[in-house]
Amino acid sequence: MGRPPCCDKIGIKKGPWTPEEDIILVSYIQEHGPGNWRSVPTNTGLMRCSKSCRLRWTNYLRPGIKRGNFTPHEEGMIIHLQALLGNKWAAIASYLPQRTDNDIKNYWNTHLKKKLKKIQTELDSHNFAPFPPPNSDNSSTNNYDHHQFSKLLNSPNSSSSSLYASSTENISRLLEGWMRSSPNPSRRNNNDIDHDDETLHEAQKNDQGQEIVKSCEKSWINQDEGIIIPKEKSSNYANCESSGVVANEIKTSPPPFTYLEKWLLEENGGQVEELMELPMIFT
DNA sequence: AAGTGTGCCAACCGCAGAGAC
DNA sequence: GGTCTCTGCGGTTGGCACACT
Repeated sequence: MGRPPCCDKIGIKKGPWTPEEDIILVSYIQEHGPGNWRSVPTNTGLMRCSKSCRLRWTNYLRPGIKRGNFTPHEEGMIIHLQALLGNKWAAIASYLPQRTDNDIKNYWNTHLKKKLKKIQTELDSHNFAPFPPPNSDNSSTNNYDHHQFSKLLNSPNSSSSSLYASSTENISRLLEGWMRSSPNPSRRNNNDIDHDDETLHEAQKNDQGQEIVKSCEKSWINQDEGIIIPKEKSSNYANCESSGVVANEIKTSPPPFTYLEKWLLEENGGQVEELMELPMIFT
C-alpha cells in the first residue's frame, strides 16, 4: 500500500548534519523562505530527504530558537501543559515559541518525567498527599503540603536542569535580522518575544488553540490564583459542582481563554512559585 | 589508562491528516 | 470517491560525551 519511506532512496544521506549542509540549507531558506520542502534537496543539491531538511530547519536552524537551560517558568509551563494536554508536544511548544516540540519532548523524557517520579516517591515516603482530599475545602487539606512539594520540585537533588546545555552554536544566528524584515516569516526572530501575545492569539485561532480552549472546558480555573487545576482533582470543583455552580459556569460560559493566556505568558517569577505548588497528575 | 555504564540529544521512522489531482 | 503526495507529529533510537570502576 503506502509509498516507500522517502529516506530509503539510494544516495540519501543520513545522520548528523555538517556545518556546510547547514549553511546551504540556511542560505536557501533565506532566499526562498521555508516551505515546499520537496524541492529543497533538488534545488540545493543537498543529499538529504525533504523531511530531514524540514526537521533540521524547524528543530535547529530556524531563528528564534532558544537553546540551553529551561527556566523554572518554562519547566512549570511544560509540566502543567503536559498534565493538561498530554503528550501533545507541538501544542505545548506553541505556548513556548522559543522552544521546539522536539526539545520539549526530550526535556520531558530525560528530566521532568524522572523528576516527577522522584517527587511522587518522596511524597509517598513522607506520607503527604499530592492532592487535596476530594470534597474537602482548602482550610483542611490534611497532609497536603504545598511548600514541601515546591521544595521537592526545586530540589537540587532532583535531576538538575543545568545539565541540559547546548553543545553547539545556533547557526540560525546567521539569519538574525532577516526574519524580522521578511514580509511573511514562518517564525519569529529572537527579538520578537514582546509579541508573544500575538502568537498566542494566532494559536487560538488555529486547531491547537481550539484544542486548548476545549481543554480549558475540562478544567477548573482557579481565578483567585490564576492557575488551573485538573477538574477531577480539584476540591473546589467538587464543592462547586455539587452546588451546580461550576456546571453552569462551564457549560454556559467556558472559562475565558485569557486566564490561561495570562498565566502561561506571565513573565513574573512569582507565578512560578504558585505553579510549583500546584498539584498535578503524575504519569 | 582502559573498559563499561549512563545520560542526553539530534535525527530517524512510521503514521495520520490535508490537499491536489 | 479514490489515489497520490506532502507535511506535521509523536515515539524511538544511534551515537557521542561524560562518569564511574
